[in-house]
Formats: sequence, C-alpha cells, structure tokens
Amino acid sequence: MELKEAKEQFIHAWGTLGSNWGINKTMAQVHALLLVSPDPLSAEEIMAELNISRGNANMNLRDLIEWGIVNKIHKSGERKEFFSAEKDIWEVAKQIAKERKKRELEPVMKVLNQLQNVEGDVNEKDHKAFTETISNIQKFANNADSTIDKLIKADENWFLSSFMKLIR
Amino acid sequence: MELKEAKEQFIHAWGTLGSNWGINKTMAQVHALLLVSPDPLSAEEIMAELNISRGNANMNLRDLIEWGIVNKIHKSGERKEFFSAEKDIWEVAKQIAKERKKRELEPVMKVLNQLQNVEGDVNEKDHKAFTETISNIQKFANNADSTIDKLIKADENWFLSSFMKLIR
DNA sequence: TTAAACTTTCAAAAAGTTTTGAAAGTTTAA
DNA sequence: TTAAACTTTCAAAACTTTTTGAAAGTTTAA
Repeated sequence: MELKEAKEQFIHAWGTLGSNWGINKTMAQVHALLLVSPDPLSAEEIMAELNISRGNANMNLRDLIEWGIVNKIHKSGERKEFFSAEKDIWEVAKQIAKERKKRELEPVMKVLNQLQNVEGDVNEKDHKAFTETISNIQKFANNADSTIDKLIKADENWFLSSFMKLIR
Repeated sequence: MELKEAKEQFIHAWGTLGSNWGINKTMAQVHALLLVSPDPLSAEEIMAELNISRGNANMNLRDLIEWGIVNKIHKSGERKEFFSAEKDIWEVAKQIAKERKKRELEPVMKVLNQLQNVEGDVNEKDHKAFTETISNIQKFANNADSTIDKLIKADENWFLSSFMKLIR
C-alpha cells in the first residue's frame, strides 16, 4: 500500500471511530491528519488535504485545542499559525478522559446527588425501585470518578505493564 | 422533591449523557424509564410516559434489546409484550463495553493491522511519522482490548473493592 | 376460518448538526 | 498611518439523524 493511501485510510477510520463516540467526524479527521504529519500544518494545508472550508477547519481546530490535544505553533519568520497534535496516544487518552469526566460525569453526579432527597413513602414499590437504582448508579459513578482520577495521574508505563499483571 | 419530578430529572440526565456518547437520546430515555420502573412496562406505557410515537418506541426498544440491556417479558394471561431493563448497572456497563468493543474497537484494529505494510523509504520523515503513530496506537488498542476482555469476565466485587486497592 | 389485539415497517416530515464562504475582525510590516 | 496577510464569525445551505403515523404483518382466541 502507498503511504498516501494508508494515510487516507487511517484518517477515514479515525473519523468513523470519532462519529461513534459523539465526536464530529471532521474534528476526528483533522486530528488524524495531524497525528500522521511529522511537522505542524497550516490551516491552508489542512483545508487542502481534507477538502474542507476555511470556517470548518477553523472551528474544528478551535475545538481540538479546547480538548487539549492540538496546539497552535508559531514558526519564527512565518506569519501563519501552524497546528500540531500530541503524538503520545496515552497522553491523548488521559486528556480526553479528563475532559469527558469534567463535562459529562461530574454534571450527572450532581443530578444524582439531588435525586437522593425524594419525598414519599419509603416502603412504596416505586419509591424503593427509584432510590435503589439511583444509589446503585451513584456507587458506580463514584468508582468511575476515582478510577479516572487515578488514570489521569498514572504514567504510561503503569498502564502498559504493571496494570496488566496486577489484574491478571 | 416529588418522585414524579425526580424520575423526570433522571430520565432527562440519562438522555443527555447518552447523547454525548453517540447514543440516540430517546433510546437512553427509554432505558432510564425502565431502570426506575419496578415492573416491566408495555410499549403503550412507554409511549405515554415519554410522549413518543409507536414507531419510535418500537425501534428504540429493538435497539436496546440488541445491545443486550433490555428484555422482552411475556406475562401469563397478557397478550401484550412487556419490557424490563437489567437493573445491575455493573452488568449494564460490562454489556456495553462488550458491544462497543465488537462494533468499534475490533474494526479499527483490523484497519491498523493492514496499515502496517505500507511501501516506501523507511528513512523518510513522513513514512517514519506514520508508522510510529500507527504502531503507538496499535499498542494502545491491544491494551485496551485485553483490559476490556478482563473487565467483561471480572465480577462486580472486583471492580468495587480489590481493583481500587490494587491501583492505589 | 375470522377479526381483534397487538407488533413491525418504512417513506415522508421534522429536527438537529455540520459545513460553507463571504464579511468582519485582527495583526504585522513597512 | 496603510494595506496585505491572516484568522474568526455567523447566517444560510447542505446534509444527517430521528421521529411520525398509517399501512402491512403477525399472533391469538373463539
């Protein structure tokens, strides 16, 4: 397979994966393109490579920067801005876990906490089912929360070797 | 807070969480409704409770069953079919992990494998960046894959207690 | 058989999301 | 200053996904 074709296939696969996870396909594709580019790319180059408009490129680059997995690079002697992606995929995963925890898990945990004080007869079937489901989910959410905290602090080596042995 | 309002808030929060993870909001809401219902519900009841059409209810129930987290129940003496959700959230999480692995991780791993044999000069900058990124992602994917396999086989107790101590 | 009770399907409509590109805004060099 | 080079914004258009509801299909009881 040609390098060009391989890059295209990778960009396509990464876009599909992103889509499935509620991430704009183009955002995932811009990320993929930067992942396989040895040097930072300009907006122009990204637009040309992926056949997208200036606005689209700009918006998705902004979002990727907000997620903390793409950086603006200023090359000396160049007026243009360039963009590069964090290449260590373990760092990328940690960053995404951190952001999703903040944006999604934490708000849900807040709601779950409020739902604990529901009025009514504790012996009623409906009431019981509700409070039991909520407290079950709360326990799970607390565990997920502290597991993610530990992942964020853990280093790659921990994930790649010791973790796999410990849980064998 | 009234039980009715609490249920509504939970259904709303679960729907939002689902949306963020690429799951149809209505599907997540049907799931939430079944999670807080002590007894199985009929399609009619679900339609009424969530204000959705018959087709919509039917389609999302079918998908939830396909995901393995909702079951059809036949009540004796009743012509109608009823639906109930798996209430143990750890079982739900394992089932979803299993399905997403099959539907998303495995296809990506297949593509990554094919991208290993790319032609060209191994010393070229572009070529090097590409193969390094791909093999980095491959290692990560292999780890994720075998971690999910272990999670699927692990029991709840393992997640709730021993895991947290081990990785301290 | 028949028909009532129920479930599934699917084309069209509605809703939601993404993309475009031109205009407005900003920065820099001269 | 000015104007060229570049970035950002945003309303409208294109596209995608979800939802509807009526029709078709299926099952059951009599």
